[in-house]
Amino acid sequence: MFQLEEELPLSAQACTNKLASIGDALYVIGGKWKLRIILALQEGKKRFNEIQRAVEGISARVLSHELKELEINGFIKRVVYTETPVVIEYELTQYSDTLQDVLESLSKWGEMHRRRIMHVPVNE
Amino acid sequence: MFQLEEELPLSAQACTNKLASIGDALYVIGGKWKLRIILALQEGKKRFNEIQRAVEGISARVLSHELKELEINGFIKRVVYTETPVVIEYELTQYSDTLQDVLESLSKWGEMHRRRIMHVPVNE
DNA sequence: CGGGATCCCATTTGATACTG
DNA sequence: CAGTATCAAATGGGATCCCG
Repeated sequence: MFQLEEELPLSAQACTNKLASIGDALYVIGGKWKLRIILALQEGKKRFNEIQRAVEGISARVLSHELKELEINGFIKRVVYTETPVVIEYELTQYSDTLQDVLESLSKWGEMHRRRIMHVPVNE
Repeated sequence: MFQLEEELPLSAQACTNKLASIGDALYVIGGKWKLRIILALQEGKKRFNEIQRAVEGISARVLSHELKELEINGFIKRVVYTETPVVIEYELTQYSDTLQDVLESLSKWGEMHRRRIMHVPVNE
């Protein structure tokens, strides 16, 4: 997987690695919902329906599915309070803190982009 | 859209904005291929088939479609050299440079994540 | 309330073939 | 080479019902 290709310049090698890394990243946090759910939980732990309200447009089925994946990948924890009434809450793990930079750069860029498409002519 | 909700703490407002920004970002650069294509083009301008070879797994149909979207959104330029033989090349615009931070944080995180899942037990 | 199960449609994607 | 056309398969996602 990491054999050296003599024909490729070093920069190409570096790019290949970056490409793979970004691939890995997109694999676990890509898709329409995952980052939004994580972001919603940054306000604090939430219950299922609270998350659904916070993440506009997501259905219960999809939310359920995404929460499971996020838990498997270690981003969130599902906590069950057994005292009646039973309450189930989702909260971020410390691992999801490692996404700070990603979230920050993404939201920064998104904000910039929105401003651009609002008052820039169609062609550059 | 930016009215103040009295019930929400300020942090919640900020989160809502971030969420929207990230939504905007994911809208244009989300999906399985767009960032990979951009990354591939960071090595330099490339022709259609070269891109297809660089971005492993993408089909001609999907690549064609993605290239169009990327062009519409101002990330790449399609350049036709009319001297025979006619050559068509794709290159990044300056606008795609604004994605540096995003790409950087994503690839960094992806690399870190890969290392983690390679030698960390299943549960945290 | 917190989901799971099922059904069903729409969009995406892949494979293959084809064309200027 | 630079795509397009076509069809089939996979996936995504909504709606609804159900259960403890």
